[in-house]
Parts: sequence; structure tokens; C-alpha cells
Amino acid sequence: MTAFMDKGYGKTSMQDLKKATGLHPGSIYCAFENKRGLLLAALEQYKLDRNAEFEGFFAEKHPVLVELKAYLDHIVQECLSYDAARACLLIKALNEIAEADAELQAIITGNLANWQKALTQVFELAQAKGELTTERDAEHLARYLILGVYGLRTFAHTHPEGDTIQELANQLYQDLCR
Amino acid sequence: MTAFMDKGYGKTSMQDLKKATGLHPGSIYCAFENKRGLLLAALEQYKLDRNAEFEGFFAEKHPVLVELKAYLDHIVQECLSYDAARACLLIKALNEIAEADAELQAIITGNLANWQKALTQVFELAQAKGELTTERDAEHLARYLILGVYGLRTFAHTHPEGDTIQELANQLYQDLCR
DNA sequence: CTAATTCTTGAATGAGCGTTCAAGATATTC
DNA sequence: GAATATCTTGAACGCTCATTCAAGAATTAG
Repeated sequence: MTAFMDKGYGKTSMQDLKKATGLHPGSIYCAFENKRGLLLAALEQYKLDRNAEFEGFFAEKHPVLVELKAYLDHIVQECLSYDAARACLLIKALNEIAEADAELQAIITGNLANWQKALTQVFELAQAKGELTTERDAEHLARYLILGVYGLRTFAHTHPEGDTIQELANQLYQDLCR
Repeated sequence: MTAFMDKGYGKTSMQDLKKATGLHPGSIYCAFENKRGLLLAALEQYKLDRNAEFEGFFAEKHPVLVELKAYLDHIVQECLSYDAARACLLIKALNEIAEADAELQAIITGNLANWQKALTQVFELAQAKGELTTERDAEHLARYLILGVYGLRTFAHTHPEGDTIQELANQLYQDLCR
């Protein structure tokens, strides 16, 4: 999973995967059928990891908006800490191969759609608790947050320095919770 | 240029480039030294095209904010019209190869920095003309707009349907010009 | 302990890639 | 119009890649 996140699918060679998995080519092909199968497995693991992380942040232990801010700040930290190239596996795979592989595209957009649904529920909860006006609907807010996260991730690739990313995230949060 | 935008650098083979340029391999190598040289030339052309387009939109024939809205709507149209995979050459190249090629990274981030500078001037002009409060500074606004455009482009890759993209762009515009 | 089965290994394979270069075509010069 | 210089061509090269598979190791069964 991390190999694909670092180098992307195309540039990760079987030699890289051999190192990353500790398996020899034959074993990889026995277990995952081919390189694409390994990517599918990596995407599955990525989904599990992200879901667990998400539930950790939105455990309803604090006001929803506080949890949301922590979540956003965590994403900022992620953008800043990663060695330049590493990115969200979903986006990296989407940009790289979705066009030529309908099944993969469906899996990726499905995962992203689930993320959006989960965020919608977060905003709905915030509205139900009166932390947020119901002026804009939760789905719209969720989409806008996702837009912002995509933007932050891309921006981070261009700008390793300063706290620009944090400032942008703060502005995004402010616009969402206005 | 369009070949690289459609398939990305890595997946564009010399055969594709032969078709796209009408030149035989030897001629390509004579004129551009190698495949990377052709990418550099494509990036240069992309810059020229984008600059011309930009100046067309911000010719000071209308209120600055009206021009800005038209510019954003144009980007929305671009996101919707492109066949799924085609993307901004700068971002595509940045995601794909910047890590492994410092010179290329410098060129790309340089171009993006120029874009940001130009947008900053647009916001400064709007503020000077009293179309916009000076509450938030122009550079901050420019960065936020860029964040939004990055987000729109990525979002468009996941969501070919509906007018989600246009709605998001409208929200972005509203948050910028609030 | 032997035989049968399953798992592990990594060299071999063929396809596709970017790149080169000598031969042929064309243009220029005197 | 011959000689020289330049441009064009595409087959050939070396390399890397994903993939395969037969031989060897390990495990299980009788």
C-alpha cells in the first residue's frame, strides 16, 4: 500500500513490491493473481485504515465541529509530513489509471462516495445538535469540504514551506462553519 | 501537449508522440533531445496558451469580479467538457514526475507561482476599485481560489454527472467575494 | 521412514519501451 | 550538373518490465 502511495502504480516495479511485501514474484502471483490484484488489495486495506481513522475522529466525544476541526488539522499535518510525492492512494490511482480501467474507477469513486456520505452525516449531526445552521444542506457542505481537502492535498505538492496549508485549512473551516 | 494531457507523461509512448507530432523518432530526438525535452516544450506551450487565455478574461472590460466569475465558470466548463482523464498539464506532470526531477519541479511550481501572482493582482485591483473589502488580503484570496480550482479539477474526475461542479464553483465564488 | 502433496523460489520469457544511427532522400552550393 | 551538406527515415539495440513455471524445499499422510 505504501509502495503504491509513494511511487504510484505504474512506477512501482515488481522488484519494489518484492521488497515491500517480502514475497517472491511467484508467491505474489499465487496470492494476488497479478500486479493489479495487489493494487486492489492495497485499496481495500486503505479503505479499512481510513474508515478506522475516521471513526476515531468522529467518536462524539466532543462537539461535532471541534472534532471536524481536529480532523482537518490532521489532514494538514498529513500534507506537511509526507515526503512530497506521497498522496492519497485513491486520488493517485484515480488520476493514474481510472480512465483505462472501469472496474477500478468504480471501486475508487465508490470509496470516495462513502467518504462523502460519512461527512454528510457528520454535518447533519452538527445541525441536529444546533452547532450549525440548516441554511446550507449537509450534503452541500460535505462536498465543499471534500473539494477543500482535494485542494489542500494538491496545494501541498507545490508548497512544502511555511504554514500556508494550515491557513488555507483554517479559512476552509471558517467558510464551512460560518 | 494534448497527448501528455490525455495520457500523462509515462503512458505516452514514442509511438503516440509520433502520431501526435507527425515526426519520426529521429526527428523528435533531433529537435527536442529526448522525450523529456518534448515535455518541456509542451509545458512552455501550455504556459503561453494559459497566459493568453488569462489575459483574455481579465482585460478590464467589465467589473473585476464579473470577469472573475466568468473565469471560474470557464474552468467549470473545462472540467465538464474534458474526457474524464484530461487534466491541467501542470498538475498532471507535478503528480507524476516532480518528485524525481528537480528541474521539472522548479519549472512547474514556477508557473503555478506566476498564476498565483497574477490572481493576486486581480484581487488587488478589485480591492482598489472598491469591489471587494480589504479585510482579507489579496494574496490570501488568490491562494484560496487556487485551492478551489485544484479541488474542482480533482472532484470533476470523480463525478461526471449533474451540476455539482458548477454549484461548488458558485459556493467558492461566494466565499471569496463575501 | 517413505511417499505424496503443497508451498516457495528465482531464473527465463517475451513484449514494449526510449533511444540511436547509418543509409537514403532532399536541398544547397559552386 | 556534380559535389557537398543537411534533413528524414525507420529498423535495430539494450534495457526494464510483468509474468510464468519447472525445480527444489517443506510439510503432511500413511
